[in-house]
Amino acid sequence: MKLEQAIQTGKFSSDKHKAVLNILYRAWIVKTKISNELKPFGMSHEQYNVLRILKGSYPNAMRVKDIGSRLIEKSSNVPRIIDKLEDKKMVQRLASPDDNRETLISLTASGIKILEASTRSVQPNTIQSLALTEKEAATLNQLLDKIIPAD
Amino acid sequence: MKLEQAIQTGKFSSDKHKAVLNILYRAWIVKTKISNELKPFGMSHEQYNVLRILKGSYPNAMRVKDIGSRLIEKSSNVPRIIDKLEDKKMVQRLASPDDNRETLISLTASGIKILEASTRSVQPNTIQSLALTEKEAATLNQLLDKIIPAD
DNA sequence: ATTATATAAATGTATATACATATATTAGCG
DNA sequence: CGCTAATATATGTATATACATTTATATAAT
Repeated sequence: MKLEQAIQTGKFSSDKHKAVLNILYRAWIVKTKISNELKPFGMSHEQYNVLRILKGSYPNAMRVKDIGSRLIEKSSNVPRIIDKLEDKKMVQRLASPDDNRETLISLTASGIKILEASTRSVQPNTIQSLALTEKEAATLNQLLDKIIPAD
Repeated sequence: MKLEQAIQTGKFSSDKHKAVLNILYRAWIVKTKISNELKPFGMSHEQYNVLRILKGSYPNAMRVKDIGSRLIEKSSNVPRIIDKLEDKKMVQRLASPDDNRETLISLTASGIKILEASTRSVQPNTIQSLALTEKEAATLNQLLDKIIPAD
């Protein structure tokens, strides 16, 4: 769907302005879709992201702060997300051998299983179904990488 | 900043996959920036969006549902956002002459003033500062319009 | 060694989001 | 007309987000 239909607007002051709204809209769509796919697994989008990050270093555990640095939304409250995942026995907290301030987090066996099952549900309905060629996706990435200055 | 740096990741399984994460990341950056600019005005991003929508039809009032249909995030709770804006005397609720189920919302004079002041703060730090030409923005919009299927 | 500073994680808190339900009113249909 | 269904808004509720504060530990400086 075009942005114009989605927000019932005919005109934008510039393509730049439209691009900002468009990014916000596409992000909202993607998040909503992923959340819906995750619902049967009793998992929020952010919990899913943490599991995926943990899988990246599996079978090694990760420090809470390193999980945070890999999350897209930097204001996420990682300890609270871990709490939820721990309640569901999908991850476990371990003491760090070299620094007692740190907590190490590792995926449990059931965490991996649920992650894999949920990924099989999420991927085809989000990433894979995108109506873009790889070449277009590459162009999109170049523009997105360029769009936000400094930082 | 490139996405790779932002989320400390070297590789993505495909450009398509990266594009999805990239959209989520850029949206988060934009929302954070706008929220920061709005903070001195005591307004949330969503409250700001509603004011901008109302300005589009000013001096005509708008129905709650029509405001909702123009918002990017469709799960927004419009009556609650209106509550907050009404508390701050930036909008007012009016009875609808042709349907008593409806509520009409209109900007107040002070609402317009605050909206204009906040826009002067938001625009240069978000839209205008984007490191994109209008042509690039147009390409970006084409790709974004294409990316999400059906709906 | 003792104090100050920095860091890591957890906790507290206010607001926002997502979604379900309730209330009021209108429209449709026998 | 009287009943049902649909619509518009508001309210309720659980969780998430954003951000400040607290607690514990480690590092640095004198």
